[in-house]
Amino acid sequence: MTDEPVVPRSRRERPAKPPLTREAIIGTALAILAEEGLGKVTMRRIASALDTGHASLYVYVRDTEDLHAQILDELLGRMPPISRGGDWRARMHELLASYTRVLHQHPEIARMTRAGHPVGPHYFALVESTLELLNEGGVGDDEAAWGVDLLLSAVTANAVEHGTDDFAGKNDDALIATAGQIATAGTQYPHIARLGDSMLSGSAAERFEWGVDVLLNGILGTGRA
Amino acid sequence: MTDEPVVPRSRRERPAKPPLTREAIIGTALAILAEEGLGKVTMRRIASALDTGHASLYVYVRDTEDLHAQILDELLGRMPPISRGGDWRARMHELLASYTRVLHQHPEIARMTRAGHPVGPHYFALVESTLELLNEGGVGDDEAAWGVDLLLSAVTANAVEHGTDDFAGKNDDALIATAGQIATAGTQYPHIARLGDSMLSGSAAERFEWGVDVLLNGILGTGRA
DNA sequence: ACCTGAACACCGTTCAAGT
DNA sequence: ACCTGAACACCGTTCAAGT
Repeated sequence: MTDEPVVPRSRRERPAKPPLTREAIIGTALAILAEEGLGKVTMRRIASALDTGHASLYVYVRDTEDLHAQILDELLGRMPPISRGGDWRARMHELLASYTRVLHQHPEIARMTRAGHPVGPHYFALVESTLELLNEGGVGDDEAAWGVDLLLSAVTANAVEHGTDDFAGKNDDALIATAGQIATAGTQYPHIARLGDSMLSGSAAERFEWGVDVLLNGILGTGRA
Repeated sequence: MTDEPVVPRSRRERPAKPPLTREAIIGTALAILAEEGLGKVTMRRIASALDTGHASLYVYVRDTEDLHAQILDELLGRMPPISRGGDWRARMHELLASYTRVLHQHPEIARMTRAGHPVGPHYFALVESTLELLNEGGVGDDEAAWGVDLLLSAVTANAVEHGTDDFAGKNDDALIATAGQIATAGTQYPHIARLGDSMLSGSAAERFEWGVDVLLNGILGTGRA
């Protein structure tokens, strides 16, 4: 009812409508992603949050796939820089844990990470850091070249799979359902029945550490033909 | 113009409208998936192919996510049984290559494999087979229990990543774009610049074989704390 | 060059009413 | 119990017209 139209504000104080830029679009998309999930990150939703028409976005973004790719790379840009000094293996664990943390915070976007080969500048930086550490660890060039892909793919898959269960990693519905199936496995799936408890054991962190060591040991111990 | 209304056909010969069942729905979904891609596998599209109303599908399928999960498990059911006899490692390669082949044929559905923990009966069978082979290979129970997840996740990620480039695996657009970026990497990303060629080298099959061996060697050589 | 509104061709899901 | 049509609340993308 009471609108405040009369007093004009200095334009520095409150710009009525910020300019439409790629940065504004991605920033808004990230905010919506964090608050409402990927399902709401649509052209129309972003445009309305920016108080513009949805067709206007196509000046800065080719299509929905491009939008998602840009969001993902922006997210990777938020990774802290790799720490200097210390054991290469420890630093590799640190780097990959940091990458995992980013993906964990946005499980839905992580799912599409490997769709059309992510090629943003920030993903490139992650590849470079991984190669640097493999080199420090004495991994041969050939093995490092193929290993970086294996390592990052496995870590991505792991992050997608375990969603946001940060440390406990035990009490989500899916896991309970799985446990139920395992209990029922009985004679039809003897190995699952026998190892079921062990399959579900351990914290997310423990499993992650072990997985990275498996990859690193495997890469160190398996020459390329 | 010339319709053929008069002669009544025996109902066995040509049932005008097959009964709506879960099987019919999934079968139709698979046909659309194969011919038109996941983007066209919608409730409305399936219903119209089955000559029924789209709301009718909800009797057999909870929602779109459930539909996708059922499609995926059906696809896994098409995997040939694991061959008996022979080296466990060779048979593991065979099993995982077979799994990869299924995912390669449907790259879009593969992308969502690990979304909400696939728990269909056919995925369970795949887990069981993998555990069986790890056991044959002398992998400890604890390592096998965690390793099966690592192995299947990595293979899934690999399949998603490399889409349908069956054997050549060299001449898709994304790879060319990547190669272009690598060439430009220069001093900013020295390791990428140095190893770029090697990163893109090898056939899909060679990379797959090496990756599986890395995992197996790593699992064999890395004890759980 | 950028922005806009309108139009086109779709979606998933729910629900009251039928059989 | 299953099927249906209609309704609701959305989508992405294109394009002619404006500025």
